Amino acid sequence: MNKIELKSLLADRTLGTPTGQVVRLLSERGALSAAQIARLSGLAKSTVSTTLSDLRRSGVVVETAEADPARTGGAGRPATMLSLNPDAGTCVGALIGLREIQVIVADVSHAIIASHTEVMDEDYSPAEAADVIRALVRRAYREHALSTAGLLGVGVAIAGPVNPRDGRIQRASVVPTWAGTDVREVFGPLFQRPIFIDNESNCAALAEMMWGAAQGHEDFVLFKIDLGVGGAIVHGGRVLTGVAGGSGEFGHMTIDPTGPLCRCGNRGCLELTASFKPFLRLAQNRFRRALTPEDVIDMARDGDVGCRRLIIDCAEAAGHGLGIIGTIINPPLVVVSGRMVRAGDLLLEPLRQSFERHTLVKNDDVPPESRTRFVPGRFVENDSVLGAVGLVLRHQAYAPV
Amino acid sequence: MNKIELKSLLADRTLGTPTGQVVRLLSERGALSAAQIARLSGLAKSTVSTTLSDLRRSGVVVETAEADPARTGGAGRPATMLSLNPDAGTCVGALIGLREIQVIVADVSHAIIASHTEVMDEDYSPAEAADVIRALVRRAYREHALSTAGLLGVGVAIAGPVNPRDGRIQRASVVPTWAGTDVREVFGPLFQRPIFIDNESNCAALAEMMWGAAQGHEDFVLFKIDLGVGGAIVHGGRVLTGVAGGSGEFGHMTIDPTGPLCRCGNRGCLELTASFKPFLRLAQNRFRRALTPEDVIDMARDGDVGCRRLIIDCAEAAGHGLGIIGTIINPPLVVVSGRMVRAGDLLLEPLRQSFERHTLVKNDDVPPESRTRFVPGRFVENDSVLGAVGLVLRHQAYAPV
DNA sequence: CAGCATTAGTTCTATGGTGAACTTATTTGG
DNA sequence: CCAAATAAGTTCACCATAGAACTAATGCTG
Repeated sequence: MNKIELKSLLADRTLGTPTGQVVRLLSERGALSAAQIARLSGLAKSTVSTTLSDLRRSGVVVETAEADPARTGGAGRPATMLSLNPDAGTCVGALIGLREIQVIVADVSHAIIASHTEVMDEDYSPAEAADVIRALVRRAYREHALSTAGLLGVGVAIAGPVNPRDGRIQRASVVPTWAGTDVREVFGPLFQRPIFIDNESNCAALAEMMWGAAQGHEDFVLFKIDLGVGGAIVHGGRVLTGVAGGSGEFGHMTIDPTGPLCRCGNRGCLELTASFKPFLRLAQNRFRRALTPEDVIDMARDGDVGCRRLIIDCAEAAGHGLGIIGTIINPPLVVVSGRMVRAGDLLLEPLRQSFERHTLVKNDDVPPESRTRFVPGRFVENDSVLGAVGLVLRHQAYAPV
Repeated sequence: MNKIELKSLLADRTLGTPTGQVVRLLSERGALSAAQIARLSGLAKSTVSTTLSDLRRSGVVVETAEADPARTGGAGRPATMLSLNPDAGTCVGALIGLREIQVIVADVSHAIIASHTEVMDEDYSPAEAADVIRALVRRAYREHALSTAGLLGVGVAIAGPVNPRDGRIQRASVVPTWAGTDVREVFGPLFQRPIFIDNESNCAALAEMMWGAAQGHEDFVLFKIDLGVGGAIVHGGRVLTGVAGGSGEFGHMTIDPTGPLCRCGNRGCLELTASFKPFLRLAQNRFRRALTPEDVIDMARDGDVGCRRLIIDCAEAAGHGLGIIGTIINPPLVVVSGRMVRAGDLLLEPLRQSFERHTLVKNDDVPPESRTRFVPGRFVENDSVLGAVGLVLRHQAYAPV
């Protein structure tokens, strides 16, 4: 029998085979029992059994003490929980943000080993990014006494549309200096490992689906309210990319064709009213000092009517956009994320109301199971980097080096 | 060997098996050669070969004279074209429209055997619809001396959202008298055959995908400009239904939250400016006589500047809506359908321009293969009924009786 | 017109995955 | 405390599917 290697098991072509499916499930969900794997994958118990015995023999899969949270007590033989061998490999996730670069190192059993962030000057170049990422990754591996030999792959989340065909950054990108860049060319020499690239929001959706608020959901919409407004559409467990990687750009829906100019070159984009950029500007005018979104949210919590109104106005605008999404897609679930969700129900309640007012199918008109549910996202700061790790684990997205 | 029956082959559970796949491909695409089936399905040539010899022996599949349009001339052994045995069964497709009921009878090899339309009073009841459909189907079978014993299933397209869970018509439906109706209860006793139900626009998308302008495309958006504005989103070959069956309701995107009231109960819907309802009203004011959309299109063709402008205004409004869809979904293909496309480039050109102005990813910024293509739909009058037949052939959509 | 290139379709065999029947390990209840 | 109930996990025979090697039927080229 050939020795089974995790590296090749995470490769694209093995994804369809039972062995690939089992490894993928373990890498996505952490610890599982053989019975759970069979149920989740739809494979026969027997297939899972033989597959796992091979994987255990070659050391890719190990037993863990971790108990099954779904099955406490009850009759029957207790399950033996299995997970991927944490020593079998590590993944790097990187976020190329507008003003920051984040890097995390995670093992294949999901644990985050290290996490580093570096603030960047606006309009930094791909070369600068490569330097920073190299340094951050090196530091992370050194600090935790890890060997980079175990590196399975690198996932890159990027703030802007990525061409799903070739992994290049689109000219229409919101990161103008990166336009046309082939990310694999920049990072390939750094790692000599498969590199996976996707849009920041798509990665965030992947993170929420694999580990967060959308766990177990195959269909949902991620709606992110932060400095900008963005998101992603997930259908059948797959993130919609769009022909040009431009899907899910909720912030740039043309709300008012005669409205003010947006940085994207169009007029009256949703982002101009539904992000917290205008919101912060107004709050700073009112209090005559620099404020963070968190400051405004805190003041609103403490009862400041002005700050409350700003949040409500933002929710009203966002609800209009989400209402349109509801009318077009009618998703079962909307995961609301971005720093704005820290306002909690102060945001979510008026958002739901505004959505309800603007969307076609009203909640009262349909049975409860046909309603669009709203939940806050689980991750706020690091959703995209986490999703970048998810890219490696799922081996989605674009061609390896 | 068990006798192979087409009825059971079109059943859901056999869809995954090679035999099921082969039958499905033949039912969707009409005549194909064994080699084509292997290529399209991804199955091995050998598997297709053995499967087909079984199917031929049991009379489900027959040879046809029809030549392969894709392969004229060239070297190599000529293909023997196969199709489902037209005598093996018939399908009924029905459209429950706002003011009309359409019924077609088709054989499994795609040929339309009969087609009938009956104009109805507005707000007709389900019972009246059942009577009309029963009469139309009976007439069709009698006129063509067919036995209803060969009826494989009935597909119903309906003008309004259908709950994907149970096949019931939503209360939010645009057909108010039908709210809450379980279509299978109404038509089940009529036919004693599996009944499949879906929204009119979703059926239209299926028709364009199976036989029309979107053949071979797994991802596209159907945008229909008629009396109302509607459409459907297709991803990975599956039509998005939405939790409440409300997806693809492009006509009811809230364009102007303070605009005029729409029949749906919201304000400023796209339909109010982008359908040809307002358009006809203005043209009739201008010419002081009753006009059909075709009249206006003809006059525009003949050079009437007023009529041209009306078409351009409609395209402008529709382009705004499509631009939003482009920003959200970024589809590779938009199939524009509905009676409005009869205007041809008079509509499509300004529509493309308006789309380009309102959408995020501009055509000039991306390579040609990443652009959103616009094509007119192939079917105008009978897309939905055709799609209803498609429902039966694909055995999609909601639970049989 | 012979031989080669090209494409279609068939046959046979190795094998991977399934389902049924089995063993193993635990709780529950009389 | 033992048997029944329940669930996890294993073993093995069977069969559907893929792949390779084959035959068949056509056009092209010199």
